[in-house]
Amino acid sequence: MRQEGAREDLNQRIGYQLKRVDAALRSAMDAALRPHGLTTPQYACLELLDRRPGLSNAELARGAFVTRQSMNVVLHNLQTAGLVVRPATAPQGRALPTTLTDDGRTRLHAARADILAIEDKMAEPLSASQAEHLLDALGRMATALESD
Amino acid sequence: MRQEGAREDLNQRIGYQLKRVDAALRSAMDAALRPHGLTTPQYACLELLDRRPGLSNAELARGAFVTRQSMNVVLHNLQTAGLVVRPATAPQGRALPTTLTDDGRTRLHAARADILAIEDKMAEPLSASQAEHLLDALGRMATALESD
DNA sequence: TCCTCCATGTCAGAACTTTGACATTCCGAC
DNA sequence: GTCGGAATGTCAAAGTTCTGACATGGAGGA
Repeated sequence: MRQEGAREDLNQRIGYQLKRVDAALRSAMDAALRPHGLTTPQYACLELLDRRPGLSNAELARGAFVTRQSMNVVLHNLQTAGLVVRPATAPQGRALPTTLTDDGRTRLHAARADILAIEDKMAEPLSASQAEHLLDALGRMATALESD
Repeated sequence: MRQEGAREDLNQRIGYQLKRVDAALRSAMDAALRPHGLTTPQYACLELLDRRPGLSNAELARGAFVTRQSMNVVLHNLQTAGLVVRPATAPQGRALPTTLTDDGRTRLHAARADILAIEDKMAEPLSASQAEHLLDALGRMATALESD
């Protein structure tokens, strides 16, 4: 029978299904955010700033799982769009604390509703208990991989 | 208490944990594949061809969750490296069926061992039952999102 | 038969992301 | 006090991916 994971079938590989969900989610998010004039990395950045105002570029990069350089571009675009503000000089050290503008907060809240709808659609076939277990499993997997 | 998902905490959002795992996995895979002279999309392409020889560029693109254009670049690089071959003319229709060379198969098998080790490390904190449930949950979530 | 629709391969351009590198600033050890 | 390490912001360059567009080939219906 050779059950035991049956890894010769790609669909039985966790990495493959993970990639599949990620691709579908990313695609759905991009489509939902387009009418709001936002990209997925931009949305992630705004979401982080809403919860923790004053985050620096490097901290935002780590939180959104991109490089500092990429986040720098995102931040500049958001700044040009007037959704975030950064002081011209660092109040301390080199870090420039970023904060949301009122426009940024408004735009984020509007977009968030659509994103949460997508997450609901994604989690719809799962029971509350299953969703909880999933969240736990994902967290432990990430921790296991990050322990380098 | 306001349990119920507690979505004001990013760590309780499935999408966020998903992104976190994906980033960690992608990073680990890139690092593991580098010594083999492969990128993650190239590895995915070889893995697909090993299981289903004769796949066309468009089919490979869908299987690896990238656009046809991106897969075309991947395919050209693999072809230049002598790991895959494509006929110059389409035997039927426009599709050019791609197949692995002996070198490609050898390279893939060597790389696969390292990738499976990463998947094992990722799934290590999960029991067999948990891994099975996870696989099932991921599959259902992907299907839910793809149903557009 | 012809014609429309769909899928495929391909080209060009833009956008995004990453790698690599460097100067600046703070903090702790010596 | 001084030095070295670590973190931050930024610049330049390359690589990768995507969007948009077009021509070709095949299937099915009018």
